[in-house]
This record gives sequence, C-alpha cells and structure tokens, in this order.
Amino acid sequence: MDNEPSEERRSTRLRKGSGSIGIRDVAERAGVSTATVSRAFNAPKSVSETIRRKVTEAANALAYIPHNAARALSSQRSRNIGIVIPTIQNSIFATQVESLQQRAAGLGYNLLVALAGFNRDIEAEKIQQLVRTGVDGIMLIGADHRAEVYRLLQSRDIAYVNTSVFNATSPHPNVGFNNAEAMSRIAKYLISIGHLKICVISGDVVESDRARLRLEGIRNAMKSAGLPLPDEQIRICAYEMSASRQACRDLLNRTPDATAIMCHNDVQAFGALLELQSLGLRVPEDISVTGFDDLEWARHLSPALTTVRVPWGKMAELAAEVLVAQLNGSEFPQATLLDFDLVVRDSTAPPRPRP
Amino acid sequence: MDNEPSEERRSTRLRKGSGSIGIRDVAERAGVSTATVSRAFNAPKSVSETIRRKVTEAANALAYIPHNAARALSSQRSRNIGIVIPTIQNSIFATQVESLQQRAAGLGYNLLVALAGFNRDIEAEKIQQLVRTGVDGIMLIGADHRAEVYRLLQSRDIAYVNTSVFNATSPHPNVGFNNAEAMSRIAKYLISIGHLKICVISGDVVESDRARLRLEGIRNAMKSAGLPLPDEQIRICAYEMSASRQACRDLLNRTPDATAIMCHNDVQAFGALLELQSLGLRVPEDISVTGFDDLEWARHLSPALTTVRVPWGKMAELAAEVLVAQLNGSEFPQATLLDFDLVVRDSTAPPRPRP
DNA sequence: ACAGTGAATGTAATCGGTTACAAACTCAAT
DNA sequence: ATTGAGTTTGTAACCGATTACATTCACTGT
Repeated sequence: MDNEPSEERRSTRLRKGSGSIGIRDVAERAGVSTATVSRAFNAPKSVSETIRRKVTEAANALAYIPHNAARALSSQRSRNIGIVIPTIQNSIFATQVESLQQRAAGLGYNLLVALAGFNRDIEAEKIQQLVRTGVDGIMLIGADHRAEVYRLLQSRDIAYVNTSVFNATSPHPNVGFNNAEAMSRIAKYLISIGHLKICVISGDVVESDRARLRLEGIRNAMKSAGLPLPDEQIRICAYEMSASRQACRDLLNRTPDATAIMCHNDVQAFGALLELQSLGLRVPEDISVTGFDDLEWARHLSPALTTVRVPWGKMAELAAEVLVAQLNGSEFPQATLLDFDLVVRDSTAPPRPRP
Repeated sequence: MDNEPSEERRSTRLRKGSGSIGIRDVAERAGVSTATVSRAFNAPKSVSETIRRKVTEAANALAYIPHNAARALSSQRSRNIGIVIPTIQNSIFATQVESLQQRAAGLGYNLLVALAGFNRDIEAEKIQQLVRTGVDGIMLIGADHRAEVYRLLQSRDIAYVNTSVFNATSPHPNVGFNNAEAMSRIAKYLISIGHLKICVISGDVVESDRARLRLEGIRNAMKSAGLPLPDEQIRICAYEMSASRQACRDLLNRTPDATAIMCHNDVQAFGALLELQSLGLRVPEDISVTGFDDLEWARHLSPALTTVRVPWGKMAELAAEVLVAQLNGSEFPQATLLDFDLVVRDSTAPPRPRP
C-alpha cells in the first residue's frame, strides 16, 4: 500500500515551493550528491569529466537556475559590485558604467549603480548604502573620499579601487592617469603656438580632486613659461551648458584680451563655444577653446574641438579586474597608469597678431 | 569546573565569524527574540512601542547591518530590481536610470542595470541574466519583446513594466506616452506653417516599436493633409552623429527640394544640423529641422532645436511604483498615459517662398 | 600484496535572516 | 471569575546553496 520512496518524495515536495528547482533536484537526477553538483559548477576541474557531463545535462534538462541569495549566504559573497559616480548624464561616466558592467558580467559579477552628485558627503552615504546591500567591491571615482569611507571599506573587508587619478604611492588601489600632466599638455601646446593670456573654466576644486589636479597642471605650465595666471582669469563652474556659458561671459568681461579659454571638460567647452558664437566671436580666429574627454560629438562640432582623449572604457575594465583580483585573493597592480592623447582640432590656433 | 553558560557562549562564538553582528546579537542585547527584532524592522506596527525602541537602540549600539542575502533567501525576495535599456549613452536612458534608481532606493530596492543595444535578442539574453541573478522586477523599454521573455517573466512570477509606449489595451503593465501622436503633432505643425516636402530620419523600425510608432505618426499626419511620403524621403539610421549626418546628406541628394527634416530624436537632429551647416545650408531659412526628447543642449544649439519634451524621469519613477506595487500585491494602474509637449524653437520656420 | 598518496565523492553543518505556529498576555463582555 | 477575541512575543523550522571533514577509490612504489 505504502512505500518508503513515496514518503520521501512527499517530504521533498514540502521543502520546495511549487515550481522552483533546486540543487537537490539536479543532484537526484544526476545520481550524485548536492556537494558534487555545487562543485561541478564552481570548481569544474575538481570533478570527473563523466560526472560533470551528467550534472550539466541534468541541470539543463531541469532548467536549473542557481538561487543567488542562497549562494551568497553560504559563500558569504554576493557577487555584486558597485560603482559610485557623480552623475550618469555625463558620457564619460556612462561609458565607465557600461564598460564596468560588461567586464564585471564577464567575470561573474553584477553591477549596482549609485549616484552621488559631485558631493563627498552624499558619496559617503551612497557607499554606505552599497555596503549595506552587501556588495563585494566598489569602484570609486577619484581618490578624495571621506576618511570614514576608507575605514568602512577596510573594516568590512570590501574590495575597492579608485579611478581617474593615478597615484603611484597611494595606499589605495587605483587605476587612472595623470590629470595634471594631461591638462599641462594642453596648456603647453597653447603656449607653444603663442598664447599668453589664457582663461580657465574649471570644475569645483573643493569637491573634486580631478578639478584640482587639472587646474594645477595649468598653473604649472603657465609658471614654467613665466606667464601669470591671476584668479580673475579662472572661473569655477558646474558641468552644465548654462553655467559654463555664464562663466565664459564673465571671463571675457574681466579679461577681454584673452586669446584662449581652457575648459575642465568637453561639456563646458561646448558651452563656451556656444556663448562665444552668440557673442559674435569666432573660434579659433578670435579666440581658442579647449576641452577634455573627447566625447563623441567633440569632433563633429564646428569648429571641431581640441581636447584630450582618455581611455575611460578601458579604465573601468581594468578597475573591474582589480576588484575581482582582490576578491579572489590574486595578485593585482596597486596602481595602474593609463595614457592619454592630446587631440588637436580646429578650435585652437595661434592668436591673432595684436596691433 | 565547567558551567553550561560558557558552553553555550562558545557555541555562539563558533556560529558567527569574527566581526559580523547578527540579528541574534541584537535580540540578545535587546532582551527579545530574533523574531521580534525582525518584526521591529520589517513590520514596525506589529511590535509594541517600547520594544521597538529597545530593538533599534540595541541595533544602533551594535552597528547592526542586516545581511541582505540571508534576508533574500528566507523571504524569497531579493529587493533588487533591474532595468534593461539599449544604451546608457543617450541621455534619455540615463535619466530613466537615474530616476528609477532614486525612486527604487526610496522604496527599499536596489537597481541593476543591463545594456542590450538596440537588439531584441540581446535584450532577451540580458533579461534572462537578470532573472538568473534573482531580481524581483524589471523595467523594460518599449513593449516589443520576444515572446519567451514574457513567458519567462510570467512563469517565474517576476514583476515587470513596459515603458515609453502607452497601450491602454495591452495585457502588459505599461507607462508611457503616445509616440505616434507626439510625432504626428510635430508633422502637423510643420504642415501648418507651409511645409509640403518633408524628409524623415527614422530609427530602426524593425527593432524598435517606438521608431515604428513615430514614423507611423508622421505618415498619418501627411496622409490626412493629402501629402505624399515616398520611401526615398525616409532614411533609417542609427542614433549616432555620423550616421545621421550621412543620412541627412543622402536625403538631400535624392530630395534636394525638401524644406524640412524630421528626426527620430535630438541626437539625430543635432547631426542633421551639423551636416546642413557644413553643406552651407541655413536652418531654418533654407530648411527646417526637428528633434525629439528635448535633451539639455537642445535649447542651447543655434538654432535652438524644435522638439518634443517627454517626462522621462517621471515615467521611470512611475514605473518603479508600478513594480513595487506588483511586488507588494497592491493595486496598480495597468496602463499610465503621460503627457508630452511640443517645444517650438528656432530650427523651424515657414519654408522660403519658391520662385 | 600492501601501505601510502592524491583525487573524487558524500554527509551534514552552516550561512543569517523570516515566518508559521504556538504561547502568553490584555481587556472587554458576560 | 470566566470566556473569547485580539494583540504581542517566542520557538524553531526553513530558505537553497557551500564547504569542512570524512570516506571511498585508484594507483604507485616497494
């Protein structure tokens, strides 16, 4: 009437809900233990060829999908990593998200995106939130984060990597480039073609180390050329079209004889271009303009924008690798230096000879 | 010599690793059971005021952070939702990601971002991947997805919502606007100011229902005005500057007497603008151009772009709410219709009187 | 033939919460 | 005082994987 197996089956049914197929089902169908199934997936080489095949076959037949939360709980690894960026609206950050996502996916990790504006306090908060949700690692922009952030990450043993700024001696893993040098390069180029009075539209040097470094780069170049760079030739402004148009106008009011405007990034440069245009000034004949980032449209503008190209996508990919290496306990480079290129286009030219 | 308590304490130590503080620690410190602690957080009103205070106090004192994976495992809810978009580079998708992220965070959910290009097969793959990682819900762009996607989502009981296209009678929850009508509105406006020969730069009508609908909107408007719209006046192209410049050039080659070019979105319109400019044509004097989306820079271009504004951010927020409502088993609107605005600027004008 | 070694596999405890169910308690109505 | 309904709290099973440890197995060298 009654037989053991049916009893057993019933208890099995009780355990799992309606549809969901678990590792036990796969194990049963493949005629092995759950441990073996787990190994077949997570450490294939520790399992014999025959069994591996049987297991994958069973898994396919049952359309088995591992339960992530269970995996995370027992292995103490969520397989999620996070990225905290100022905004997703700027294409350079979008590119980084995209590349990080792709590379991370390839390495078996998912990506959580958090947005922090350009504000270190909000950043700290968002990082905490990510930690709370249990990410294994985090990619950060810049190196200038609240001390408590570093403390939190270290105390909870969460992998992290700073990007965008290279620092050979930093205790924090980083992959980036030399912002000061990059900006210095543009400045030197401008100086080399004869510019003496250069204005700067900068990012927020208080909140952003990249802005600080880039401005420093300009200062260095000017200094070593023996040129002055008084504060009135510098304007700090947000990364928005209207803000940068305004900044551009202000600068020209105070320094009407400027022959070039260097901008922290392409967005600001675009704004400057538009403003100059509507002021009736011609670029580069009347005044030169430079950007930074080489966004897609930079080459299409007229005049096409002189700018600096940085391999943002590659940077994010390397960051993903650094994170995963940390998580796996493998070796990883403490600091990685990326190249950049000065891209000279039509928005810059020697200044008009002055009467 | 030996006492029970110490024995017990030891076993407790064995359970949890080094630092991590669990719900049991909080329970102990607050002098209540773990169930009560859990309730104090997840269903505060089912717990007495006094105890709730004691629990939160204990949790704070211990800097307790709930273990997400454990929560997910036992509650069968990951508290992650996903979004699948074509690319993060286009500002409208970036905006949606941003808004969804914010609203979702407010509702206690994290956001996973997946990128699918403009390709339904890749989309299906990415959706599967999200399901695999265990999201509770997914926001999708458009309504035109592989049948197996809908099957998968329904069979696994995963919440989802289509966005961007409104469809009152669709069986699938959606929040969006009427693409055909929006584009129709621009066309009617152009016709009303005298344009007879209009060219179209469209998106990929095979892969994108939005492109299909918008083109249909133009067709409707032309038809009801008794105007022809032969295929040679339509060009399908990718959402990139160079592609759209090329498309623009092609169109003018075949239809040199066109007086207006309607573009699927602002990016393409920008490309068209640039191309026309470099061809020596003036906008709007020689030819009118329209976009769609009203991106940040659209108003800054010269000429400022005539386009359509859609509340992308609000749409994503509503989508978040629909998803969460589904997950909570609350009521939710099956279809939500959003408004759009025709924004007339300087890139459109009546056509020049023909000799 | 046999101990020794390393690889393949199985058993079952464990991760840290949630929640079904039971127990205890409160308070109003009888 | 007693009952009963409703509320608050506790007990412990459970979610679905991973993995430490035990066991089995196949070979190798002597």
